[in-house]
Amino acid sequence: MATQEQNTLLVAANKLRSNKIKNTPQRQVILSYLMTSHAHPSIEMIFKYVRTNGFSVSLATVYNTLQLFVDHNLIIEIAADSGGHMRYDYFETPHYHVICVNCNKIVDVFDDTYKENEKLATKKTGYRILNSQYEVYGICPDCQKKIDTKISV
Amino acid sequence: MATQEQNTLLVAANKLRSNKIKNTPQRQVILSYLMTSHAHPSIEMIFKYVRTNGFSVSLATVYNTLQLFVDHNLIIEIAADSGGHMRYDYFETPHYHVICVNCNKIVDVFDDTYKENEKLATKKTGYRILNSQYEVYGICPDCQKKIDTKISV
DNA sequence: TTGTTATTGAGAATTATTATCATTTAAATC
DNA sequence: GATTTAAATGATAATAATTCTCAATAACAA
Repeated sequence: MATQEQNTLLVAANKLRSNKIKNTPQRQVILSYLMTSHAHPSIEMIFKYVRTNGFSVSLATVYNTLQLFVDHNLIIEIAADSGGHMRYDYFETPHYHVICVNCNKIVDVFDDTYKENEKLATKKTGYRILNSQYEVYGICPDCQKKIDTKISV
Repeated sequence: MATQEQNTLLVAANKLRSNKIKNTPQRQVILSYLMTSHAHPSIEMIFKYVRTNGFSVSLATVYNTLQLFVDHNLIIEIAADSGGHMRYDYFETPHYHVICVNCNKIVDVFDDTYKENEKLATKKTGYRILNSQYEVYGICPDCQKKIDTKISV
């Protein structure tokens, strides 16, 4: 019987095939990680994940692979902290991100009404719209507690 | 009689004062540039602008100043290309950006309906919302022409 | 003014990203 | 299954971007 992990790898492999992307172990494991993780990982996190899960990979391959997936609209980049470090997220169901400016935790909100603005954007700019992204910045519940405690002391 | 340029510098100086930010020539000229330019400049462009307009500045100061302005919500960062290079924009009137994935040109759309999603974000996540940003990706009219021409030949 | 404190800037140090290219591998074809 | 071919991988070099350091300078409150 197949484990959960093996199943996810198969699903990722199918995804690659249906997008006509050559199927390598590195690509499979990176995609499956992005499909199942809710961590919105950074390049560094992805690199470490692949290595600690028994696959060989180089940093160059992680960069190349992520770029490839972005170009195929399989994943999106999120500008999470102000240093311009990118985080990555599998993007099938439209959703947006709420990002903590203190600890950089990212949570998903599965609501696609923000996408409706695309029509107006087309009309106003003449751009041929490909996709759009909405990001909300704030302070997560955990950090709110910490900050409030600090102030009251 | 004051020139337009001098006026903008004064407006920027007032903005700094009202935000309790110490008023230095570098900060004044960087803020005034962002207030009047529609170029959504990069770090590099800002650095060059300041130097070619008769002010001394170092790259370190540009980085520090932009970070300071972002922290004070005077300006926002825009992730324009997939390399994670940031562009900057004065942000007083809510608006969003439509970005060409081919040439990275950015245009503003002054419509704030996307901001309405913030309420739902609060309810769904418990985050204390500070601001939000909407970005639309597509192909600008100029690049559409170029691409269509290329295909038809 | 003067004193205090924050800012600036040149360059060093660090970190992130891209490029190179020999080796390996996927998968189409026989 | 073996062969072929084009593409992917990965170690490392090269480059670019960002942050750090700290002495000199400047802002501005008193």
